[in-house]
Amino acid sequence: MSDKAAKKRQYILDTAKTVFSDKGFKSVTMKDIVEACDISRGGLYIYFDGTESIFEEIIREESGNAFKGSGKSAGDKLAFFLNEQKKQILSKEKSLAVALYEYMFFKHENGEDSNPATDLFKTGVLTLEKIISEGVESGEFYADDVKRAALNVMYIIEGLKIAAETVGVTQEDIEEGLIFALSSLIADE
Amino acid sequence: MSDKAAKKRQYILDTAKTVFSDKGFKSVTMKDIVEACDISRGGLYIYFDGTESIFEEIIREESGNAFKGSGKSAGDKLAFFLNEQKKQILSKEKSLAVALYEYMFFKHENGEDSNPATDLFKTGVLTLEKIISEGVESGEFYADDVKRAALNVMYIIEGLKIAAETVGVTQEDIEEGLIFALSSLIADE
Amino acid sequence: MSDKAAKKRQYILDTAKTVFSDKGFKSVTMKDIVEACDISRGGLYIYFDGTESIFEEIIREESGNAFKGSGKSAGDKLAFFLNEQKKQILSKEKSLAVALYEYMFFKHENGEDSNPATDLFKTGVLTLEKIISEGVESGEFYADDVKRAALNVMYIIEGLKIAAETVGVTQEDIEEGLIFALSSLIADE
Amino acid sequence: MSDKAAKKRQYILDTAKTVFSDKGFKSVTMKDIVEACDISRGGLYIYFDGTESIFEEIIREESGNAFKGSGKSAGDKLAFFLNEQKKQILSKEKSLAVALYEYMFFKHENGEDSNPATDLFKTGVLTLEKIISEGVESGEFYADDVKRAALNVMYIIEGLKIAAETVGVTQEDIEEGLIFALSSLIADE
DNA sequence: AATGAATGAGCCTTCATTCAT
DNA sequence: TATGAATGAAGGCTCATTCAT
Repeated sequence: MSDKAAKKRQYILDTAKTVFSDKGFKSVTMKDIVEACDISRGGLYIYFDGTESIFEEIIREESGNAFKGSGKSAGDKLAFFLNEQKKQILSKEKSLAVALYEYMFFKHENGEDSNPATDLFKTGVLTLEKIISEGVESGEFYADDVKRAALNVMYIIEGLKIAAETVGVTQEDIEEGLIFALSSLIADE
Repeated sequence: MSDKAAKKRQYILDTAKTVFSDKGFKSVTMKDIVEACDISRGGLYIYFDGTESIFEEIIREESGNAFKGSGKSAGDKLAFFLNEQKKQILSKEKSLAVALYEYMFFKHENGEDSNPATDLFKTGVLTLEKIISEGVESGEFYADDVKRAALNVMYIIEGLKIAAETVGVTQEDIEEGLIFALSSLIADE
Repeated sequence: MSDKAAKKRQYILDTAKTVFSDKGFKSVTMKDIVEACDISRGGLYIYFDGTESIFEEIIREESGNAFKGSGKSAGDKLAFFLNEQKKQILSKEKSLAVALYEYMFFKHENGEDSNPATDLFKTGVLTLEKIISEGVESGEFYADDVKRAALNVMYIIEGLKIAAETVGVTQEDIEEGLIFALSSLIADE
Repeated sequence: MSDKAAKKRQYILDTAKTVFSDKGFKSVTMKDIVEACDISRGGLYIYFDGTESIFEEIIREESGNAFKGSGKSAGDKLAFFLNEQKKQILSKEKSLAVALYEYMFFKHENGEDSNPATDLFKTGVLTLEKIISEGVESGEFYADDVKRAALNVMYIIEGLKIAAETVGVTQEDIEEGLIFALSSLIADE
């Protein structure tokens, strides 16, 4: 039973994720999710309170999957990290990016600056920090202030992401942007 | 008469701007604006079709004011430009940034990648291009590809803006981010 | 002044007539008429109370023009009368027919069975009566009960009119219908 | 469940029918129906899209009931048919006639000449055709062109109906009108 | 657990009508 | 006379949320 329930819960989350990918965060209604899942209105409320809690759970899940490192040298790891970002930005299937931003705006307006979505950002920065500091130790990278370097790289990534969802970006835009992000880590050595 | 009407129209735009600053784009209703302006429901429709057109007019106005250059050397101009961005990002009074992003998401989802808000982005890039190429000519800056350099700087600015509206940024974050943006223009000299 | 006013009044009536022809009676708003006439909202109220009184005045005018006899023998007159009806029914330019029916429904619902529009019907019947009784006297027509004969012809005309505005009629439908209407007047002699 | 829903749906249709009978088609609002049914605004939308679809369903139902033949000879059948029409026209309880006309005007204006209401007219003509051709075969009626004869009878009926809803008719008007309609079928034998 | 009917609030939009100028 | 801004009522539609079954 509880097993069956867990499966249904997961099914709802998976289905809802596509809805949020399609429509962002704000315009998704419980009705949208009910229809996408083909369950009853009341049924959805058994598992979730509202769109906000559904979305938060989706993000928490995402966080688990994100930034799975790979590679031996710090350089490899960074290349992998950036390549993942690139793939995500270019991905034809709509991503959760818009929904994430909308959700964060929503929370930020209400003064809540810590939430599952900001955690995702912070995790990204931490991941970068680790990679960079590893690279600095191994002599692959140069950085005065690792934290700062990680943040700066992240700003570019965010800038690219937001541009992708608003003005549009080409593959070249992304590649050149990421090279630029890297440049400071290797150029000034 | 028409003069009075123009004043009222402007009053509505000014008032609506504060509403959009407070609530973003998507959650602003005609009712919100009606109440903020203390006019009747029908009265607002005399001047505007809906929130979208009101917002677009606000953005067009904003565009006029944005990026007013100043300074003699290219370096001065760039410093001024970046400082303006910094002030905007730090500004305590809520800015239109969130509303702008939400509006652009909305348009982007509908496949409309050219709108008053993306124009604002593009104008920013063009302004940067002009300043940078001027600096390159005068020897103040170094840049292989001016267009690319301008875009990269813009990505950082956007990254900072979005971070400011989601995870929050400190003044130092902004300053260091902007210095990073500049670094490529001056480092390789 | 009063002359100028009369002209404007007439201009409004003429313009409004096209509006009623296009949209019927019920869905015409004061706004529609204001826009068609290109005058101010307030301006229209100087001359008329509302759509109802405008329409009634138009109908009264119509009544004056309708059923202008012509022809020497009763047969000629009847032929002319029926031909006018035929032309009206076939007329590509939308007629007032729908507006008239809607107006009459509206009045009938309110228990007012005498109004400018029903007068038009009654005038039609009277005209027919006159023609038929003239024909009976001259031996051209045969009719037991002139009033009844006139009414019956009128029912067919109304039936054709309403069919024209609902299910559609062909020119042949009209011609055969009118011949049928005539048949009783000449066949049984 | 679905059974209960079907009952409610039917209840709404029945109640709405009285509303349309009272007020015609155009001036009936969803609010009117909501109030007549004593349900909530949203509740009505569970079952129907808008007044148009409610009305269309009512008409489709009506169509099922209409023109149920009866009688042995063609003459009997025709007498029955015409008597039904007469009863309908005379009926004290307001009929759907006005609503039907308004609905057809509305559709006709939009170029849609085929709809549940025009079907009702066409079914009437077909029914008449069948009866008449049966009568012609049995020698009870005379008709050169059965289709035409049926149409002509229908025009008179429509003329009587519309007169009943506008200028008013007496029982005698109807009877004499229907006799007139019949006359051509039997006079020339 | 699950269903889906029901409610009611909330926003949208259009007009008739008034009124200061 | 004439203008057109302003108001407020009216009707449309959609949803979050509840609840009897």
